[in-house]
Amino acid sequence: MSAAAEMHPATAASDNSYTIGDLAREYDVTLRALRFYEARGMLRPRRSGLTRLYSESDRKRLGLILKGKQMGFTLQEIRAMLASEGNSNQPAELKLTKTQIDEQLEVLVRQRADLDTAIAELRAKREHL
Amino acid sequence: MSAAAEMHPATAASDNSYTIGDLAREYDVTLRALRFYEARGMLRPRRSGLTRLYSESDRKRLGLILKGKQMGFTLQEIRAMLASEGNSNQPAELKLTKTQIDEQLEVLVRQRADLDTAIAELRAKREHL
DNA sequence: TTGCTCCTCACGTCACGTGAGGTGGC
DNA sequence: TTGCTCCTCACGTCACGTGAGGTGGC
Repeated sequence: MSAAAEMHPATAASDNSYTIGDLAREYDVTLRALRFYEARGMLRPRRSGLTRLYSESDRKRLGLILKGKQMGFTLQEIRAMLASEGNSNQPAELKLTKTQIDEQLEVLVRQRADLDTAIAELRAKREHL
Repeated sequence: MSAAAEMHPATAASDNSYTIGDLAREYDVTLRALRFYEARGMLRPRRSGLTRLYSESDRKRLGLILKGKQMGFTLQEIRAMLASEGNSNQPAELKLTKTQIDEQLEVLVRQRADLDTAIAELRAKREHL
């Protein structure tokens, strides 16, 4: 790598790598969360000294992690879904079994029913005023 | 109180008081949860020695606590709603302001939208198999 | 020198879960 | 004596939040 390719880590958005702040802004998560996912073994950005540098594939992994969270899976489960992918390659999708999908659907549908009940109750209380 | 009024704490379901196990079964919560609510100052059962004895009013308070939880309020918030009631009397309802109701409704409606998205996504993944 | 972004501990939060070890009355 | 229900610590869990104290390059 030539001297001309050198980058300033904290402002490295010009090549195909991202700072922790870049990803935090793009996905609206905290720096703490990103470091936490790394401590949980879900992300492995390379380092420039102490500063983390995320590749495009790291960025996509983060997208998958957040998708998994949105579907209500725990970080442990998401970690497994990422690992059971091609292995050591960049996964393009979360790998979940039919059973996982169906069980999670049951959980979420139940939660929605509970939410509906709660919303109805609160609306009734609002009328009651 | 006469000797004939003596009760066996662990099986005291015969008068108007309940053991912790009675309430746990009725409301499907753990003993740990009931003790936790007490530690947080939300319930104050009297004692027969070390054993807790819950009155009818304690039982109703518990019902309100669980209603509050179901509507998504934190224990701190619920505690305040119970306290802002008649004060030192048994509350019949959770006392929430219009603002509290409206803000909580916004939170819950948002959560339901997120759940709907997640459910749709999981169903799409199920088709995709 | 000031500002901004980054870093590593490390304790705190929320609502309990989960043993460990012990008591009291049929 | 065995079973059941109750008790009090006290550490663990989940997904981070929140300082404290410090570094590095415009």
